[in-house]
Amino acid sequence: MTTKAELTSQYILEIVAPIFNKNGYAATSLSDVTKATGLTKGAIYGNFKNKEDLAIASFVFTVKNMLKRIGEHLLNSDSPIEKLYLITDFYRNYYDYSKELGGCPVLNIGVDANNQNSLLLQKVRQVIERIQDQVTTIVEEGIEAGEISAEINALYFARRLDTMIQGAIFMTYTMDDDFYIQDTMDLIDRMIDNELKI
Amino acid sequence: MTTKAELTSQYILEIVAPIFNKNGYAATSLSDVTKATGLTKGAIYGNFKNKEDLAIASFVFTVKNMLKRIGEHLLNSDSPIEKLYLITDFYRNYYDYSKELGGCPVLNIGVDANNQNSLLLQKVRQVIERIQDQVTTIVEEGIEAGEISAEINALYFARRLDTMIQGAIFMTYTMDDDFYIQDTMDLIDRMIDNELKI
DNA sequence: CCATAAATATACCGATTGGTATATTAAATA
DNA sequence: TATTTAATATACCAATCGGTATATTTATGG
Repeated sequence: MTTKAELTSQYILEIVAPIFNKNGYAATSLSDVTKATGLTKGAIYGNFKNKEDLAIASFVFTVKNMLKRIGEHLLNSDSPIEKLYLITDFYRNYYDYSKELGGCPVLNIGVDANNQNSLLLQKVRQVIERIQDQVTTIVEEGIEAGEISAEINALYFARRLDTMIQGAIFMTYTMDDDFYIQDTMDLIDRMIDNELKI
Repeated sequence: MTTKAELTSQYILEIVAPIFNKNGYAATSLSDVTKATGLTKGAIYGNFKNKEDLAIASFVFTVKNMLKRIGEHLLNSDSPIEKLYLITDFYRNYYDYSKELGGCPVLNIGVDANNQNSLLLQKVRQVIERIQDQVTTIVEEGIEAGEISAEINALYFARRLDTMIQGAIFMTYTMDDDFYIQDTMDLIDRMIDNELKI
């Protein structure tokens, strides 16, 4: 059964996670939190140990949303190579989608936590490694299935994919121009065509 | 002649710019500033209008350092195509170098200022556009000189270069792993070899 | 060397910070 | 419905925030 506190915790995260994601840790105050939720400090501190705990829970909350969404999108095909195309396809809509979350959590919190909050930074690294692991697995399955050239280093490709996508997200957000994401996805698609596909 | 205040302003920026770059605007307090410089608020506010003014001056200071350094590196060749290789060559040492500045100012302040400080964000955009303009010009000169294929869209290439480099910087800093920068520079070099070079 | 101006230090302001102890209210159980 | 417990609100804390007015020191030009 779900207690009232669990519902409240969930409600707080829904409201607060985009704020932390947008503003960063230091720029988000507890009065921002209470104002946005309409709750008092009593309710916040009853459900979260402290500000840091709330920030970490917020990051995890946002990432879960994101990973769930991309996971669902990848169900649209069983073919590994098609799954790679589905990844770029997913990110073609990422600017609009991620705006609802307050931006890309990996980029925002990754930069924000660097040199600031080692616990948060640790969480970001875990997420990045997890994403790269999943892409690596897809490529390896593609090689086994004979869809992808066996000469491809799956992990290296996963890292490159991730690096290019993060760069595109940063540029699109900073310049407020979706061109960067669209063009980068075109480029990645061509890389898959020319270098991976058998 | 250089007044004492000008020397002090310069001194403050040297000390404070890396702090703002590392921590971001909100996470840098005036007591951080006075503590690091050994000066008092009187000296700080005598030389800078307010915290925002100091943050902007800090960003400009860091970027000037960076652009000067890369500009000097590009003097090592007159050939446009060689200048492109010199860009990747410069970024191969970027992790160590930029650490002294407190990180990549474009990445850090770009993310930090998004949804926070529109004046700072404006400055970041100007820097990005300026860098892209310079790369665009190099490519166009390469085309004119017959070193680079005329089919290349110079601006698009400049944007791609920038996007990939920023992604690599983000990944290298977040994962504390220079692999991402080195691998991305390899990739860009290959792109120049295969797609630009005649 | 003195008068003036420039530069920096000091002391203070109200507002806000994250956090807590306690009072109050809402929910669950018997 | 009475009692207990869970959940939230209130009121407060010392510390720190960015900023300013004024006092003091340092540099400069006559």
